[in-house]
Amino acid sequence: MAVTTLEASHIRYEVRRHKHLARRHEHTDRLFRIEDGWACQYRLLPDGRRQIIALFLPGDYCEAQWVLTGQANWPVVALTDLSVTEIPLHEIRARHTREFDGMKSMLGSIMHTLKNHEKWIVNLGRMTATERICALLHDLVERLRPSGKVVSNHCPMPLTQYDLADIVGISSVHVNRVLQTLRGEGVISLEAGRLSLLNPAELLRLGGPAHV
Amino acid sequence: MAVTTLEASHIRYEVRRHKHLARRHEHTDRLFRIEDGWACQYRLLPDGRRQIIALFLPGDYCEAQWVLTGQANWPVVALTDLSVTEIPLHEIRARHTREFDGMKSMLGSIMHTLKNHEKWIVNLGRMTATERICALLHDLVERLRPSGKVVSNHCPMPLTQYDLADIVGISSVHVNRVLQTLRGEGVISLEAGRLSLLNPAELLRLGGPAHV
DNA sequence: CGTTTGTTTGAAATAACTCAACGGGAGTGG
DNA sequence: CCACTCCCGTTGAGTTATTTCAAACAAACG
Repeated sequence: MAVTTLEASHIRYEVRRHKHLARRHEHTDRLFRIEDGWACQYRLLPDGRRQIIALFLPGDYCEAQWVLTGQANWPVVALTDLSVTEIPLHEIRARHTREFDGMKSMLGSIMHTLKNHEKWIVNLGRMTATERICALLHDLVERLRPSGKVVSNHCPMPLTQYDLADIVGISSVHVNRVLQTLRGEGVISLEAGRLSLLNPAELLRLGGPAHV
Repeated sequence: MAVTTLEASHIRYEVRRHKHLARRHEHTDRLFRIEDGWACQYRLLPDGRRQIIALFLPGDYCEAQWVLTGQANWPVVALTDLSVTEIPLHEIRARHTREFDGMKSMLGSIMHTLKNHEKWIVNLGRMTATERICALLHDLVERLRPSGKVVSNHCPMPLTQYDLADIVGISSVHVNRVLQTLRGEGVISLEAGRLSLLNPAELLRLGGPAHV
């Protein structure tokens, strides 16, 4: 979505880790753009199981759909300390739902998240734990690249193993074991919140069986 | 999507089971509306694993997104013998991408599939085989209701256990065992291509832990 | 310095998978 | 009408992937 970010109405501020940008059923009158840090949208089952359904990285707009529905509806939480800009919804809405071109650009953005969801349905439904984690790590690096956070396949990775578990749909203990293996095979290194792809080709092979 | 279906340009015809409505990378100049029968969109991994990512039931438009991309891109196959109407894409496109209201209705339709995908990400990521199957069966009945195919919780269910497996992301053998259990507990009956919800409340409880 | 949060490890339990075989039913060709 | 095949559902036995529980440890935090 093309949204200028330098207007007076755009407030920039900080959010502490674990604070919510949105809660279940909550109405909102603004849209967030992540300037720095990571956030996610998730679902919680009554017994405590959690599934993360979207990650928001620096540069991402947080839940473009809000523009349409005017509701957040589902919880969004900061996975790290966060720096966000807040954009009044009416401002975007004026541009994106009352004008044809804006609408079109928004459609594009939604189509993009649709594609992403489809990919994850395949991952969750038909790939092994190792494949899912490799696919995720590969994805993360590619998504971080545009924001300049990746230097020679080395980048920040602030997710805990619990977070990873709730993205790829396995237990955190098993995440740990898969990561051990990948480290042992020299595919990645992951420590102190930083990820290195030591063997990107192998990572891609393990995680990204291209669909036929 | 609101599309009138009684125009001369709308051709209606039959498609045999296992025939493809679309193939990988295929361009298309028409949109399908399922009049009768079931179809699905799927992804195939190189080693043969299949994940179904969308089901199309009577009354559904098959892949509304085509209107935008002009490409099918991913395979869509008939799961039963099918009766479809074919609508020239340019006709819909004229209405839906060059006019504001049409665009809006299309957005709504896409938002709907987005919601669906999110739900399935949670199911695939965090629910057990039994929960997924119950959720699916419940969903199917609700989706068939508008087309009048459900009489007192009894409806057609032409999916094979292989199909079910590829929707819920488990093996067909395991699908069989879960179904056995559900039958044994008197929750459903499923035979000769027909499904009965004998205990809808229990089915909902098993499959539909509402998200918090 | 004590507390909390996140990672690592082991051992046992369970969910789901694979392989293999059998049987019924529906279609097909003779 | 029969024999044949293929598809689909069913079942059993053995295996593998993943989970759970529990504990120990390390790093970060106030």
